[in-house]
Amino acid sequence: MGVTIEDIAKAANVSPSTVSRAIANNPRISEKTRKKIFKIIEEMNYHPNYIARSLANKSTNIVGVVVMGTTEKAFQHPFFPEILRGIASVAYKNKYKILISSVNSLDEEKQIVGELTQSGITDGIILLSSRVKDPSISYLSDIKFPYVIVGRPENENEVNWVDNDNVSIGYKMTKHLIDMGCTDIAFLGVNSEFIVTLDRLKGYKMALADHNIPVDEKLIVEGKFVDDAGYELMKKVLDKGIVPSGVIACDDFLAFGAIKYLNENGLKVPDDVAVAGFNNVPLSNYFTPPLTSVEINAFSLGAKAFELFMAGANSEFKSFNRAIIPAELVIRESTQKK
Amino acid sequence: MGVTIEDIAKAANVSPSTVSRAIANNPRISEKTRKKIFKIIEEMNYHPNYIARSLANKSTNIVGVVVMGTTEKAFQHPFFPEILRGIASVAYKNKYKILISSVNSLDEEKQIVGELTQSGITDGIILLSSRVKDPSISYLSDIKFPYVIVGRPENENEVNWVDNDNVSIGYKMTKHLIDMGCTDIAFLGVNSEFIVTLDRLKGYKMALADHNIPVDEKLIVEGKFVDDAGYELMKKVLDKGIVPSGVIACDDFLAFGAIKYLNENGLKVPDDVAVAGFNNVPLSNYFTPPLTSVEINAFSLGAKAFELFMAGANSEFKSFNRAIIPAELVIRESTQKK
DNA sequence: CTGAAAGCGCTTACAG
DNA sequence: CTGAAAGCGCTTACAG
Repeated sequence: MGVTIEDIAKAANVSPSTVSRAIANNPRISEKTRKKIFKIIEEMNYHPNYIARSLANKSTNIVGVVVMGTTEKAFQHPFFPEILRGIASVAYKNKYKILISSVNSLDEEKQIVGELTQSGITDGIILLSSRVKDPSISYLSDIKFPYVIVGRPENENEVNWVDNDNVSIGYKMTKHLIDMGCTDIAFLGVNSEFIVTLDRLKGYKMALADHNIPVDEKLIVEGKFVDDAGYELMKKVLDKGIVPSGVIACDDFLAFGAIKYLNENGLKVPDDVAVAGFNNVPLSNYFTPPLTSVEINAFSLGAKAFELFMAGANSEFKSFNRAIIPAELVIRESTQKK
Repeated sequence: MGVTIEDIAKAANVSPSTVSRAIANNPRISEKTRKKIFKIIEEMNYHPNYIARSLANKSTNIVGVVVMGTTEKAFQHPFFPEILRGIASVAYKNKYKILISSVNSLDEEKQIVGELTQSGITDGIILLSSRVKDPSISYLSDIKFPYVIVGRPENENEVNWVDNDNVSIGYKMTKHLIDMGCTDIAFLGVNSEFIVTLDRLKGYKMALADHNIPVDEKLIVEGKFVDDAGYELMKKVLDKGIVPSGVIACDDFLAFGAIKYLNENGLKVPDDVAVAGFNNVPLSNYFTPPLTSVEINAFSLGAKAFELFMAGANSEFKSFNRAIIPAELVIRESTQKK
């Protein structure tokens, strides 16, 4: 810092206006002065003051990313950095910067969102949230602040959002287990707060219905979505005196815990029980047995979220857009019964 | 946005100066006017313009976090979000915001660091880097820009940095394996670019020396540090016709891959080969067998990094500070020979 | 093609 | 205890 547009102007014997225009590639500046100015900028290692520019422009080219942190452990889940990397990648190409806020409760989220939107520090917000009730969403809509949600929201037609088709994902996974010969399939990790789990459950039920398998509520276990609670959830099922032939867990981590419990109780995966997860964490491939999962393409989720934000920023016609990111079933040993 | 300090001033029948002072809790403002002003601020939902304030203050209360992204997959490693969460947590308490930049090469890092430091957008930088040669470090020092490195740098006495004591970590882990009866211990994942791996190797060698075990260079395998390359690295060792009684991998992910290869070759962990990793990823506990590792307390690394930045910002006496975050050996089944 | 001037929304030294 | 004014470093409509 230190060297300002004024310094450049003096050194180049022009006005600050001209320097500003040269930098902005304003075509009204002659090639000659432009060259002279750029040479001096180089020599003096001048970088425009981002803050002053933002104040004059009433736009910062900064996008706020708000994440639910500690409480849900979402931050620790491998898909989180992947989403962030996706956002950052597209943001970078568009000369945007990313301000990241980790919040620990809906109250804190509300406060942060209030500040980010009102203080002029961000041009838009990307919310990593798939909660059923998220007051920030309606707030953002009310004040017409540009934002995109990663995770299908309740009022999906009044919001810009990006997500996988989790109903279809749940369906495909269930169908896969049925194809493998499972009929009594446990479903672990439903959480009424998270739409993603409800959607996957919906797909599960649809697949069962399509194959004339009645839904057995005893096989559906509520629990934390992203956590190491799979061990406990699996225990709950076995404690009911049921040994399902298949298990679907809402996240790979749940599946790992479930498998651990099964092994401890003398049940082999996949031969006694086929087990699958979702989200294809890096380790699924190294687990014993390698875990069948679903690749949700988190990088693309993030990248697309930013693209949606940009599209909104550049269009004068207001609309609510959504993008569905394809997900692929990754079949591994944990569901391949011999 | 929209409502400015001027609007508040008019509504309160005072000058903008007075509003500004009231907000800043300047004691010269009477309790009465202060109350009046705050009431109106509340009513009109006024939030000071962060950008204007920053321009006037010549300080943004934003800290830039620079991460090596794609290439090294560091972003995907669970310790990364943990570090970030630690930084965010302390930053939040100090009313700082975090701007995150993911870079894909040293060149890109250089460019981003140049921009972050020169454009006035950040008050300081936290670099997540433990590379042996990082030109950004000397650059930041040269221009005397406030910064903290997570990861011990080469010129450790001229830099603010935070890290574990990786030599000691390597020593402890090696000693643990020796105590378990291993004498020929392979060391996987040394990478001359990353000081952390060199430090752990150093500790390994020291432990061997202290127990009168000669170093066998054939047991030391270079490779990517954070990746899923453990399978290949383990193969390299066995291909030499060596079956070590113990294996230390520089990261848990490497250890997972190594175990997979051992298993495929009929070797049981831990009875035939004891295996340990570092960094205690969430899954180590669920792996079969549960993996011995080292908890590096990544959250604390991040939190402390920000504290170091704050300490530097608040002190008029320049100094180079470092903080060593304690790490704990987490002994699990993978190294417990019967 | 270029410049002088006003303005973005704050803060703060100076004056009273 | 409060206000008028200058300034932070840019951008841009207006004028030439």
